[in-house]
Amino acid sequence: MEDRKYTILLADDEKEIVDLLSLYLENAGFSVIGVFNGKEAFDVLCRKDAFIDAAVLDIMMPGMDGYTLVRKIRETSNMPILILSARSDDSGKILGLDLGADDYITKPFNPLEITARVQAQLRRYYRLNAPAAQAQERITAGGLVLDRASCTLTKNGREIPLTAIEYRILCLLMENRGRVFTKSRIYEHVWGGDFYESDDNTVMVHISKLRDKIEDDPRNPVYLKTVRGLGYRFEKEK
Amino acid sequence: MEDRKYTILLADDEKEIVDLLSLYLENAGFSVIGVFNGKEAFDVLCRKDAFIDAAVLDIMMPGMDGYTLVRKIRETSNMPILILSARSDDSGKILGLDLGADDYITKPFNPLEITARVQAQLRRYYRLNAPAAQAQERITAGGLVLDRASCTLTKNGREIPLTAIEYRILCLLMENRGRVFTKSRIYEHVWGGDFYESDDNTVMVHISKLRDKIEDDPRNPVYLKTVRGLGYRFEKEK
DNA sequence: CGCAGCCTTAAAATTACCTTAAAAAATGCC
DNA sequence: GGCATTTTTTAAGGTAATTTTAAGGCTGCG
Repeated sequence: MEDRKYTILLADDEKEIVDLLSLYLENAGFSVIGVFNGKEAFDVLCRKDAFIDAAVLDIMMPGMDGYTLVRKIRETSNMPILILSARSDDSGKILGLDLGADDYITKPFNPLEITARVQAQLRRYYRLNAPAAQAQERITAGGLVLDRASCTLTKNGREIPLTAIEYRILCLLMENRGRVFTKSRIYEHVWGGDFYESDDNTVMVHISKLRDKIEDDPRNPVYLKTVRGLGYRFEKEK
Repeated sequence: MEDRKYTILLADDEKEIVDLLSLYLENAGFSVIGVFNGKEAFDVLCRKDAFIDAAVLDIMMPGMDGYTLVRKIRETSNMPILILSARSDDSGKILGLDLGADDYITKPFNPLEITARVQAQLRRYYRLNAPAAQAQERITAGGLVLDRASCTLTKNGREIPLTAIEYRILCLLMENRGRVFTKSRIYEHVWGGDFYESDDNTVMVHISKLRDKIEDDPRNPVYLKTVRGLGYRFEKEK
């Protein structure tokens, strides 16, 4: 474990639970931000001045239930999430885990166990989420340079104007150089939401436009390759 | 591509549990290696031909108890580990988690919950640990290397162009090396939908084309074998 | 030896993909 | 808010590649 003090977001509408668990977690060396409903929890997460290392969330909360909160957190973060609930049915457990929670503990619980599980999750998180995972700001391929800080593409030193969608597609494919993406996967990543057959053509049009912009000969692409029947791939550089 | 099959090591001295859980995990799309004591489990982990994505281990096992096994696994691997135990005392749980287990589930349990927890652990593991994910996206057999990220096949370092259907058939068979697939099973996996008699020949044509591409002598195939009356099998590597 | 199962090859059929332009929607400026 | 501009989506024609179908021949087994 690193030396710094980790901050845990603890959200439960039962004040006694928040107080009790806070005690144990603080005793174990954590810093705890305790709140009593889902909305507050979400607000804490949106604040820039409080970095949360892990969340311990009750399911049944006013303002925003735990499931919704898990989903929202997962849109932007990989932080460990542990769910607490008085529900003992398994379908609720499975739903929580499917939504992206990392653990699910039913009440009543032993606070020491919660503490151990939080520690285990954080240990794992910081072991696996190495500094090497730090995002590169620039991705280079041949004469192309994608700058993700400024959201620009340059080819041989000259900026190529991209539309938002073109940029997002290229970003996805260049970040995952070599990997084949189906049209539906591209759609889901770039547009979000569900893919329908008719969206096929939309993706293809954008791919075509992107090729016009980045390839020397768009009809014989060097970077943005088609894998017929499977999808598209940004070529790994040689 | 993202849909490869994960392999779970399942170790418990109660055969009924191994059988039951295997059923559920296999139904969820996992490949399961079931063993009945700690020593066997450790032996499986030392084998080079079986890459284990996650382990589900009982604590009280002959040959090597679960705690020892967790410690040994953690010496060399970050794979997700889930512990099963009849013990309900919390100190055992906490010890397991401190040793490096990622989850601890007390018996009796719902197999669906175990499955969901395995899935959650794997999801997290491969989201946070990208290099590990990539290592497993290649399957090697002799001079053949199937790369499932880029959807390419290379033979002795040179890329062999495959059509989408050829690629899918080969993927299926190489992922399940050694296993016989009937023509109808191949059809259902690769094409989806129902198999009719007339599709027999379609499958055979593709197999023939695939042999042309991957075998040194397609008429005397070394990799892609026919099991007369039963189906086809990609030979296990020697 | 007969026959079912399998293999191979080539032609017919189908499909996936590409491009282009028009319609629709979104954005930015005055 | 109106309007010009830009972006995105939809529609449609064309083509190369892939897939399916058909059919002759080979192989292994009872």
